[in-house]
Amino acid sequence: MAAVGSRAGLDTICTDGQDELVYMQCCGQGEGVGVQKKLKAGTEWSADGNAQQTNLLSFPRSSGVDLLYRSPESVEMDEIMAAMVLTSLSCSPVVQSPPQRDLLPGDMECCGGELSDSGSSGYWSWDHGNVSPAPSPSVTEMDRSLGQPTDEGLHMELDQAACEEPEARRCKSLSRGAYRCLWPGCGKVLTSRVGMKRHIRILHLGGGSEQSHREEDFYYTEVSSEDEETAPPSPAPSFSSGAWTSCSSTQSQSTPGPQDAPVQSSPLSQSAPSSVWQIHTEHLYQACASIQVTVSPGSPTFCNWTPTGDVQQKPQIPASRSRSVSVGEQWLQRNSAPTRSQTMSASPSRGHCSFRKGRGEAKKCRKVYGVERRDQWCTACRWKKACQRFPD
DNA sequence: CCTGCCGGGAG
DNA sequence: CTCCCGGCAGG
Repeated sequence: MAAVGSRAGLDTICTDGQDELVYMQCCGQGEGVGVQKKLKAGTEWSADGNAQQTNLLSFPRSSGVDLLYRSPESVEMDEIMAAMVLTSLSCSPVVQSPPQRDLLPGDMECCGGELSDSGSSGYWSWDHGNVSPAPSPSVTEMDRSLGQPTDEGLHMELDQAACEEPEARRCKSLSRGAYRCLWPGCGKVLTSRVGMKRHIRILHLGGGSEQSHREEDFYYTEVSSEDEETAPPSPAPSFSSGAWTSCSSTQSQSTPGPQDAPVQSSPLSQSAPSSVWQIHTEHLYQACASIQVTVSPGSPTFCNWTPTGDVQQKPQIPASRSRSVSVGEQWLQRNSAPTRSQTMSASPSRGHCSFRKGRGEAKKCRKVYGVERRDQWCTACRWKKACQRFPD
């Protein structure tokens, strides 16, 4: 899928700015058709008119500009961008405007989890979205073929939220901004990013070795007139979002506010930035370590078991491995513990997954395959961890 | 008993 | 990090 939206298609989008139809006609073959359908769907629902529309449209545009200007950069970046555009087009509508979702039958599985039964409890909803949707003995292959793309999409979104934003901003400022060298005592100002990079690389980093190639970013900053405020502010600090933070599906549509700029409603909170990959792939059983639902500022989308009332907003701290309150614990605290105090739940840093779930009724690998076919178990089961193939 | 899986250890 | 397993708890 990533390869579909290759350069040609995206460039077309860029040049035309907003009309995806152009792109569709350009690549009329094979995979393109599928994409075309998705894009069309995207236009349809986005045309149904709320604040989202502009956001949605502006997203591909900005990334498109990005592509245009950084022509000789890396091909894979282009492809990632393409994937992101497509992902956003195909995924977010489902999340944000449920009434329209029958328009995108294929996309249901993309964001599937939160629309399902998990709404009320929200306990393992996270799992549902990412593990194979329908437990069946044959999931071994299904997992790879069906589950994987789903994950891919999520990764993309995360990734995009993490790295695309500054990039886009930089690009934007290309048109009307400048770049100042932050090297001590330098302060040189250039108008092009490439020039600035070269300047830093050659003058300060001493030669253009490949290894220093990435470092230049640290040594310059953009100086622009109005950029900082006008640029879409929300997504950067919070990749949180309605659909996933919400345990009940109703609120995802009940927030028409302007704060919904995060077009990229990426599912997971920022507290799980890097470990997400791992969790998704094999060590799903560790998920409890990193789920920490965060709510975007001002957004009324709260889970019923909202974490201690104070909305966490660490902007960028990766905290990749840090253990926070497990969903299970929060759920427990909320539901059972009568002596739950604010202070106590406010400092759950010690929390680790001590909570032992009751036995689910789902058949686990051991039961399904039997001990003698242990090699067919999921890895978690083999390691006597919480089964990841048939989560409860 | 069996089963699921947490916690912790080995490599 | 991956892999394994003791031991606990629920059924």
